[in-house]
Amino acid sequence: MREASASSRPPESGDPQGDLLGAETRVAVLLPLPLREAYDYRVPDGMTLNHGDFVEVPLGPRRVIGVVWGSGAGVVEARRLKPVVRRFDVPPMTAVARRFVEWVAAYTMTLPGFVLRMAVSVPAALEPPKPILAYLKRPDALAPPGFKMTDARRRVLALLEDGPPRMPGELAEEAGCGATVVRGLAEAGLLEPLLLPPAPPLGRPDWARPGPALSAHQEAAADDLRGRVQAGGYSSVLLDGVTGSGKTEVYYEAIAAALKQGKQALILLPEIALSAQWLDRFARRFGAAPAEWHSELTGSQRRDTWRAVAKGEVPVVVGARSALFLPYPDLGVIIVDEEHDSAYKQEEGAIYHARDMAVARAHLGGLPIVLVSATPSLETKVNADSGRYARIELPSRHGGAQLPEVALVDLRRDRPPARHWLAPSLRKALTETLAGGEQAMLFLNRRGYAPLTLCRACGHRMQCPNCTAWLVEHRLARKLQCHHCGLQQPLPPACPECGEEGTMAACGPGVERIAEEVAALFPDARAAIMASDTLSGPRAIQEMVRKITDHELDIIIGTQVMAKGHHFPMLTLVGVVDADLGLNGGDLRAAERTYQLLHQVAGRAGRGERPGTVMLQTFMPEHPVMQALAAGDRDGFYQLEAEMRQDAGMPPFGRLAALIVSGEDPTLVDRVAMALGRAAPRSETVHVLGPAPAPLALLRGRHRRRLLLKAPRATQVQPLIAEWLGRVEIPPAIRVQIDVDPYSFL
DNA sequence: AGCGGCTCCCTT
DNA sequence: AGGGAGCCGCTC
Repeated sequence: MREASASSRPPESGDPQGDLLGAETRVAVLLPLPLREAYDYRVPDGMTLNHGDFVEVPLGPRRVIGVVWGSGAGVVEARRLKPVVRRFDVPPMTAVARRFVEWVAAYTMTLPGFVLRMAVSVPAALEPPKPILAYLKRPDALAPPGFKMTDARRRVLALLEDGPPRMPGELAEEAGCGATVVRGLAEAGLLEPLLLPPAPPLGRPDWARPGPALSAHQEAAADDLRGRVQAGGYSSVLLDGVTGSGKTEVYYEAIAAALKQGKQALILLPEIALSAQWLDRFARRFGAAPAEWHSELTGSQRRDTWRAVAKGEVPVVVGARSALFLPYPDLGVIIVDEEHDSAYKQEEGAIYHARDMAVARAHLGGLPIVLVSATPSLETKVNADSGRYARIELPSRHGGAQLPEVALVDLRRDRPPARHWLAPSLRKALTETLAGGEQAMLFLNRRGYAPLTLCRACGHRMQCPNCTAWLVEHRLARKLQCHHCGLQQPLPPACPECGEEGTMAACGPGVERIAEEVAALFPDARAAIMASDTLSGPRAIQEMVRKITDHELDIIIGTQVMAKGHHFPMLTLVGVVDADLGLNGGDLRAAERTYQLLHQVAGRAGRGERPGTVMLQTFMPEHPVMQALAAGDRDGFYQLEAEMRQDAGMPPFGRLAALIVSGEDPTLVDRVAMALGRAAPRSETVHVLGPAPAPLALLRGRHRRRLLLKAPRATQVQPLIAEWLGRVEIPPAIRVQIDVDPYSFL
């Protein structure tokens, strides 16, 4: 990622005096739409506007929300300008937040308005919050004639005899009646309606609460971070330590330091929705929950949170990548936990990597950022090695627990029976673990029952009509499903190609199929599947985590949702069903990702007092990734991987950018892709590969071709690409997406 | 993005 | 003539 320039900035709260627009009669307003530039509007008499103000403006026949971006550019003549309709009563977007929007747009080569859309994702939050309707009993009220006093109605009134006013929903629930009963009483004039001020913000995390006792290493690390937060100014640190080394407690101290200064803290997590344990832990440390920001929030939670953040009422936000774009008045520190996680890469719409954008945000805002991982990305590792990032290492495992032993299961010799997937040695280990009253986890990063269904008679394979992908059988749901576009269809009773009946056969395992094998092998064991599609939201995950912690389950079969930072004291065996998955993809980062994932899974075992074992089933035990895992040789792995990337001129030693050309007409897509290929910039150091079919050559009915630009590390690829695209005419039916620093190649 | 306005082609 | 589907181009 490109580095910005200055290393320290003024605090971002409030704009300097010079930012006031004063008597200006026209302003440039950036709209959260894919428009090429900000539009000018007239400031009506009696309205004063500042940079960053949220406003409503007319656009054609409709009204849209926008942000005052600067003084009017003056291209459109004054008499044609439409007036700003109104200014919203929320704090303006800070100068830093605005520069961040522009920086992200320039870096990712998306239109600024499109990036702005992420920052004004909740238009409803701009309106004043609606007061909440609650009811009291009206003491002197008499029932109107003909009003029948039923039991339910009496219960509601009795409830209100004592106690505070309550919302209609609460009343109905407490009285055990429907909403109509409450409404009936209100209509009859027996209840006193009351407008309460909107919900108060969440409790305030208390930085002064004493934290847990820290080890000497932790204390030194915490001290370093506290110092950075107190000093202010940009700096980036890799907080590096094995699973269980107590990294979380350490970065909590950085949060505490920010709160102490009256600033906000942002913690990015790859899958916040899946992390009830993280929230509990935070609440135990600080006595109050942080605000959450992720895709599973309801509309009203989203509105309240956005508004509270904007007003400076939220000291701590924990969120997924989109939390970067919330309107923080004065951010004091950013933490990116599990910084290596590929979930930080946004692959649709504006394509960006949240970790890299977080570094840019810290830079622009002049504040420290802490990247946290037990298995850093090679990018971050190299930045720390070169001194561009500081590094804090937490070497020992906190609390004295042992790192698990990692054993390789050579599937070429230690073969599972036909149509089964667990090797004899893994079966034996499972038997012993269960006999010892301990828990086991089987890990397979593949949802469903079988990844491929084919006809034994004619060899026909069930494929998604819209994507280059097999349909995955989900036996529990009795469906075939495409994991890329979401297409679902029933299992065909006969082969759709040759018409033979009863010939469709499942090929290969998914978690459901492993669960079937486990049930046959250990009929008395309590087993459950844990995958993103069998768990419907954070509550289901929390419940599953509780069941595991309370030892209500003996074997858990799961995908990577369960590889996230949970702590299971009774878990002593982790079996990785297919450790080779991810090494075969021909993907630049396949080895790195596999290493990180397996390391993380390995971290699940033996976190209590009992030491754990991890068994990796593989067909290539001699592969450096497997060898490094088995030997616990982290540095050896990184060094091998770094050498390979350096030799190939690949990131982080070179730069990549991908152009994805897509459209419904494959001929046209090819023609445009070829034209782009011919017009490609080429030099001694800059190369363009392709066009080639993108790894998913057909996705959601769109044909995709990819061109890959490869350049030396110091190259500014954006101007190069802009010029390149300017040389080729792109018909409207064709979309060209730009992916600067592509991460996965799928 | 989202809307009006346009064309084109089918119905009647 | 009427009208709906699909594409184009504009919005300060």
